[in-house]
Amino acid sequence: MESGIQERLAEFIRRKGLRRTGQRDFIIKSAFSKDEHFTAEELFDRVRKSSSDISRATVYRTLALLVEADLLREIDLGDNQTTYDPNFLEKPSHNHLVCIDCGRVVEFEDAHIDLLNDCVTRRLGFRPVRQTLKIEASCEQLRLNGRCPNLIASRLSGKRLRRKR
Amino acid sequence: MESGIQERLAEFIRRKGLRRTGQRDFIIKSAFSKDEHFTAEELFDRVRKSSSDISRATVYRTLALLVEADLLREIDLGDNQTTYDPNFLEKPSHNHLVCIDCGRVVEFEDAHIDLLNDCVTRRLGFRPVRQTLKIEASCEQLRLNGRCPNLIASRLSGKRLRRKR
DNA sequence: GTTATTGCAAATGATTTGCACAAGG
DNA sequence: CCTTGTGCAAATCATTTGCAATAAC
Repeated sequence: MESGIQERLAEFIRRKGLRRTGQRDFIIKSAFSKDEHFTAEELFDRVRKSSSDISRATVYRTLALLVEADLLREIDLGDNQTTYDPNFLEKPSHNHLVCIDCGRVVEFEDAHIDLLNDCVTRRLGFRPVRQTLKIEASCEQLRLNGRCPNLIASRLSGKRLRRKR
Repeated sequence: MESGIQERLAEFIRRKGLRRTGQRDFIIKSAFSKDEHFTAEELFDRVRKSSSDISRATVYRTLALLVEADLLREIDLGDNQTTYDPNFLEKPSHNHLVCIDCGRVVEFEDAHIDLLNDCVTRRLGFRPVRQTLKIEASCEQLRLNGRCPNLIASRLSGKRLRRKR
């Protein structure tokens, strides 16, 4: 886990008159233990597996807190649950490409995109705050070679692809 | 309502071996009667007000059909319900700017954005299919003048701003 | 000691679904 | 006819919430 997080949250908690608890620390540690996206339920499972008896409600409530503190960001991957992205601290303005064949999610940054969108925003008479770009695309590999390593991998691993329910 | 829609849906229905019904016609007419975004429930209300006894389930099912036929597009405005956008036929690749002050949604097109995103997609080894850009921004008017006509309007009209529940 | 936090289970709210009946082709 | 579509009410499913018990500070 990146070092600054507990501190940043501590600061946020102090500022809002909240309290630091064991549950919150544990959930935060779990949330930032990998750079993978996760849903609330997935995080709840992860927390549970680490032999902890933290409740589902507390996981949801802590996630809301982290989002408010801007340590975690909600993203929409097109299934019907909120996905959380722990990588905005490292890459404050990255975007997502979702492969419609294999479901793989690729994160990327691009200064040109940011700049262009900012310009457009100002031209429309607004002050830019945040932008969310999701690109849906299909595998060149699958199209050209008839197979996509990631598609196969996701089949083997049994990982569900993020599709509509 | 734009003229091509019933035809395009008819074609879709034929191709999939489905049936044309009075309910579907009526729902489609309602959906495309304005260029405003709407939720399933809002459309259901609209349909109901036109003195029709079409059921909620049929509205949901027809919406799914229209999305599949690519006549309607689902967008995510950050509240917890799916919003439908009827304007993609006219502007096949427009984007959305949402004002975080007043909730106003502005649609805009920009060829540069499209092109740049396509380039990035290819550079990442994918073939572009669709892109969704949502810009969150704040009112210059509110910041400079201390008031935003739209914010006031939305208060007066009692329209709920699209915020998290 | 106060006040915020937690766990539990029940509530919510949008969306979906099973089923019996109705209607398109 | 044969199959797809509809209405209804019940079911889902992620997420939220009321409340009594606990734990920060």
